[in-house]
Amino acid sequence: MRNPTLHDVARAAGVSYSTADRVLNRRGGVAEKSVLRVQRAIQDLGYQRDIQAANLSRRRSYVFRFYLPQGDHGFFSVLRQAVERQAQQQQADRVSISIHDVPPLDADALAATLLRIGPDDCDCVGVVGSDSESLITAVRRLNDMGIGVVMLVSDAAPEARSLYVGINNVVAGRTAGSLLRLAHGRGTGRILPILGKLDSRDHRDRLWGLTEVLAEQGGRLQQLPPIEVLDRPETMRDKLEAALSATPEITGIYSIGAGNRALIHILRRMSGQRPLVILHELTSHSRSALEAGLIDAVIDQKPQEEVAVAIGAMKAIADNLPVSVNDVIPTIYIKENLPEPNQS
Amino acid sequence: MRNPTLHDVARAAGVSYSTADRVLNRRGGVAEKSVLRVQRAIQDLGYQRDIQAANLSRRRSYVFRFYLPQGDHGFFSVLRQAVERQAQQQQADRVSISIHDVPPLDADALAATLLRIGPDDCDCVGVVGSDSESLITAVRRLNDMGIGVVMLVSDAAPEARSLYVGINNVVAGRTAGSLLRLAHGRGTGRILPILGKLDSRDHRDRLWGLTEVLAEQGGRLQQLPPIEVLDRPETMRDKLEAALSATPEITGIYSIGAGNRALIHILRRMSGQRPLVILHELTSHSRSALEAGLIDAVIDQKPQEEVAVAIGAMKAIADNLPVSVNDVIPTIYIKENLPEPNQS
DNA sequence: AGCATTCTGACAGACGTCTGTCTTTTTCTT
DNA sequence: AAGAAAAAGACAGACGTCTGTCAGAATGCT
Repeated sequence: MRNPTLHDVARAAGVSYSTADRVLNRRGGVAEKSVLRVQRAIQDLGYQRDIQAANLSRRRSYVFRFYLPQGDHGFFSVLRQAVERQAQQQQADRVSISIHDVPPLDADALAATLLRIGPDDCDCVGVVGSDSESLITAVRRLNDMGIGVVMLVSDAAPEARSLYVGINNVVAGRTAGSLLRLAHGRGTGRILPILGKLDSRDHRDRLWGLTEVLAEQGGRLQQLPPIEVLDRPETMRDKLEAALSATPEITGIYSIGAGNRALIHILRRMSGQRPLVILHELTSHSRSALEAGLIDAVIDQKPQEEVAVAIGAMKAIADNLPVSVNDVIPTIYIKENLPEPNQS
Repeated sequence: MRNPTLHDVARAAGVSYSTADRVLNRRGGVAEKSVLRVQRAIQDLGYQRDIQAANLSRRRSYVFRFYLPQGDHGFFSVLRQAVERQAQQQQADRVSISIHDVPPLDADALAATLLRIGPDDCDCVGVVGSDSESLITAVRRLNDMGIGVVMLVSDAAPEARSLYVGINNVVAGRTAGSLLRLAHGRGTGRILPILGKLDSRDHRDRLWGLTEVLAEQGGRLQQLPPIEVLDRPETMRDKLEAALSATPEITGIYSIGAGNRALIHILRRMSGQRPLVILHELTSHSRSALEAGLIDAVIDQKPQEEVAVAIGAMKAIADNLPVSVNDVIPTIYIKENLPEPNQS
C-alpha cells in the first residue's frame, strides 16, 4: 500500500541506498550496469521521490517574485490581490512569494528592475509581458542565470521566457465578437471597438479576433474604425461621444483595454437605448456596471486561477520537472453568473 | 527569513519543546499559564506548523474515496477523468484517491455502498448527491464515524455532509435565461425547457432560475411548459418533435438535464431556422455540436476545477482545518472560447 | 602480482515534527 | 513538612530524503 521509498528501490536493485541515491540525484561515479538496475527498479516499483521529504531535507524553499505594476484599482489590483492571497496560502508549502512594484506601462523600468536580480535572489519571477527590446534582454539574462521567467497576462520574449500563463487574446476577441453576434440575433448592427493603444500586442490580438468573427458574418455586423483612448478618461469621453454622435446607429461596443470607468460613466448618463457593451476584466467597476445593467458582458481572465497556475508552474520549473499547464480560457461573466465579490 | 519552528516557539515562550508540543497538539497536562505563553509565542512569531514535516513524521497519508456513477460517456465520464487526473497528480502529495463505481441514478444503491465503509477505510469520501432518505442516513453515519463527506455536483443531506462543491443551480438557470434574453435582443420569443426529471433537485433549481429571469422580462419571453424526457433518447425525440410541431414559434431551448445526444441529433436534421439552444455540461457531444454551430452555448460546471476544489477541501477536512472554498461558478462556453479537448 | 582507479557500501547528522518514556521540578494537599 | 499529584523537561527513535566522509571491494592496467 505504502508508496515505495528509495530504500525499497535500492533493495530491489540489489545495491545500497547510497548507490541508488547517486543514481537518482545524478551524482555520478556509478557503473553503467548499476545505473540501469536502479533505473529498472524505479520503473518497476513506480517509485516517486517524496518531494516533501526531499525539500525538508534540502532545506529547500521556493522563492518566487512577482513584479507587478503599481496601481490601486482596476485589473492590476485584482491581480495583485490574487498573488497576495496565493502567497498566504502557499506559505505553508515552503513557497515564499514577494511582490515588487514597478511603474505601470513602463517596460524599460521593469527591465531595469529585472536586471538588478542576482542569481541567488530567487528561483523564478513572474512578470507582465510587453513588447520591448529591453525586456527581452532582461528576460534572457535571467534565463541564463537559471532563473525561470513566467509571463503573465501578456506574452513577451517567447524564446527566452519559460512559460506564458494567460489567455489567448485572439480567442478573447473572438469570444467578444461571437457574443455580439449572438446578441444581434439575425439583425444587423455596427460595432465600435475601443482600445487603449494599438501598439500593445494583446490589444491588437483582441481586435483581430473581433474582426475575424465579424467578417464571418458576411457584413451583417459592420465593424467601425476603432477609437484609441490611451487609457485616459478624457480621451475616452471625447472620442466616444464624437463616435456616438457621428454614427448614431452603433449597436455594440467592445472595449478592448482598460479605462472602463470613463466608459461606464458615459453609459450611465446616456439617454435612450444604449448599445450592447462588452468589456474586459472583472473589477469593482465592471462588476457594478454589470449588476446595474449598464453593460452586458465581461470577459475575464480569472486572475486568481491564472496566478495559481503560474505558481504551480513555477514550482515545476524550479524542480526541473516537465511543465504542463492548462490554457487559461477567457471566461464570460454576465449579470447572473458573477462570483462572490471576495473571490476570484 | 526562515519560518519559525516549534523549537523557536518553545524558546520564545520560555518552555521546553515538549511543552510547546503538548500545547500545539492538545495533549493536555499543561498548566494554564504555560498554555497561554505558548499560544502567545505562536501568535507573535506567526508560527505555522510545517504540515509536510508533520505528515512525514505521522506517516499520515490522506485516503479519499470517490463514489461515482458508472457510465462511459457524458458528464460523469468527464467527472471521472477529472478525478483520475487529480489522483495521479496528488499521488506525490501523500494523497491516495480511489474511485468506486456505483450504479447510476440509484441513491439507494449508493447509500448501501456507503454503509459498508468502515471507520478506518478512508478519511473522506466524495459522492454525487441526490434526494434520498437512505443517502441521508448513510451520510450521517459516515459523519458520526469521523469520515468527511463532500457532496459533488448536486447537494444532499446538508446537515450531515461536510461540504457541497458544485454550482448553484438556480444561478445556472438564471445564466441560461439571461443568455437567452441577450440573444433575443429586443424581440419576443418562446422558450422551451427540457428536463430529465422534475423530482431531481438540481433540475428543479435550474428551471426555477430560468423562470425567474424570464419573468423579469415582462412577458417578452414566454416560457413554455417544460417537457420531461427522463434521460431517454426516444422520449426526447417524441416529446420534442411534438412540442416543435405544436408550437412552431419556439425561439429558444434550454436543455436542463442529460440526454443531449438525442437533442443534438434532432437539431442536426432540422430544416430551416433552428431555435437558440443552450444546454449543460461540456462533453464530447456538446463540444462537437457547439463547434458545428448546432447549439449556441453550453453551461459547464468545470468538473476539473470542481474536483480540485473538492480534494483541497477534503485535505482541510481531514486535518480539521477551517474549510473555505470558492464557489464553483457556472461557466459559459460558446464556440469561440472552448478549452483544448484534453483539458478540463 | 602489485598498484591505481573506479565503484560501492556503511554510517552519521540533518530537516521539522510526532510520540512515547522517564526523570526532575513545581505545586497542591493534609 | 512530607507525600501525592501535576507539570515540565530531557531524550530517543522515527518519517523519507539529502549530503558528506571514509573504508572496503571490485576492476583495470602494467
